Amino acid sequence: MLDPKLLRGNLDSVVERLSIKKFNLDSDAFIQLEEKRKSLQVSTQNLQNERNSRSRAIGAAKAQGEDIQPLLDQVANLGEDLKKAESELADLQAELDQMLLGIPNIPHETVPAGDSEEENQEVLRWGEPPEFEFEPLDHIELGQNLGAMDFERAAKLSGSRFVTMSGSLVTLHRALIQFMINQHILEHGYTEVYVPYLVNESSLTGTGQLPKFKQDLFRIDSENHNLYLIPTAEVPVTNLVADSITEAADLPLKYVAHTPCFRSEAGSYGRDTRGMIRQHQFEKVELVQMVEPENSMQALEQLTGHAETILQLLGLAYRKVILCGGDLGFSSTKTYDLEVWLPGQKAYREISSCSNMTDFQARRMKARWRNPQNGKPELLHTLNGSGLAIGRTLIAIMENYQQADGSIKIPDPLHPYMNGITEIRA
RNA sequence: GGAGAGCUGGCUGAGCGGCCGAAAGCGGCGGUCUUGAAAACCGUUGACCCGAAAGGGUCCGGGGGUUCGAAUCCCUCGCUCUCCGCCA
Repeated sequence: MLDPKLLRGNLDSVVERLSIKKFNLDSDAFIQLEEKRKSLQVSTQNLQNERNSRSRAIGAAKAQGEDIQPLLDQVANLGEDLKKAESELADLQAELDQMLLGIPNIPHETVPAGDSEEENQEVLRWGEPPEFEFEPLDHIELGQNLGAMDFERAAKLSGSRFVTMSGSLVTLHRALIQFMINQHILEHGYTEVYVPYLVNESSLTGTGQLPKFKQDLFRIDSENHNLYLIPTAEVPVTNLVADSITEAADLPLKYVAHTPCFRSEAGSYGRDTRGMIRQHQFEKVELVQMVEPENSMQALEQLTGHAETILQLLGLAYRKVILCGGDLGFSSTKTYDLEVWLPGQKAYREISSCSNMTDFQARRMKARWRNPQNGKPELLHTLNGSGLAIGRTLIAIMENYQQADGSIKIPDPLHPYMNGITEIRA
């Protein structure tokens, strides 16, 4: 959520900066609601003031043993007027809040203009896409040839966009998780956390998935529960600091979590329908940081670097892009995507997305820290990034480390987690 | 699943329907003392909204009700804890 004060004071510039994100803020509607709110709030508060002072007078009179009946008669209609004003104000406030909750974060000044991912700005390329002396296969063929990956069986169990795997390929999948988490704990200073995979509406509102992106989520709607499957660990991990005040000495908080992620992919019919690129269920190792506001842009660079390190250690060629305004997520002020080279597609594909949410999520979830400068609670800045998406990393390893006979070589850093296996073959 | 207890400020915890935004302690901040620190002592210290300010308003788990007036009474939902049962 944006600072309502910012909207009231600098509406025109906010409208302009949001247009970079292709968001059209209806400033007339906002102004109208605001003016109504203001006058209603003033009149309601006047009524409340009157009630308070008259009630005090009655109390005082009663204590003196005076006859309070005349005083009671005077306030006969006050209650009703007040109740009406209060409920009107509450309705209006709710309407205003709904509007506020639907406005995205303001893009950072370094975010390039652009409509779609085509206009994302490349920052760097790392590594060389591997040369093959044979025609490289994609992960689907590789996986099926190894007898280790089966989409049809998964479809039988659950439908499209699911996969079953078996044998050493699954060990590799699990090894990736272990390797990444250990790297982040031991080398990058993160604390590992375990969190629920089912969360309530308020958590999802806190991080910005709700109310706007309900269609992207899986909901558990049973007799006694109204919960959602997490689309990313960002939701439970960031909400760890919801409704709390963190001491400055404890910052930055750096958390790493491995969780499954569940996405309905409602808006992506027909995209990446084959293979493991876009699934309803996938694993991810997620990095989350809570930092002092002035450090957040620097923290974004650092966090993105932590994700990049994983790709580098695995020897996977990638490029780093800054998302343009049109491709930038709802809650983010600036996002770097890391795109790994996939020989099967002869293209760079997203494998990590690292974002600075500034105070946008913190305001929604009331996540604050105590600023020692003035002793006052202020909003934190929150950041998150994949470090990395496991399914897509698995694909990248398969395609980049495939050999002429269809086997797959395991990169060195994963060996400690592979039970002695150095190659996966049929 | 059955029985009971509770939810109050950064934390612990008190709070006859009006004098309660809320005692007290801890913690924090400022000071005295000290070469410095600790201890001790003194002072200070909730969040949010409207307002240039004065000031006003809201907030004692959420929602609703009773009342001139609710942290306090009633209803309801949520959560936490204890005991019993069941159980990975």
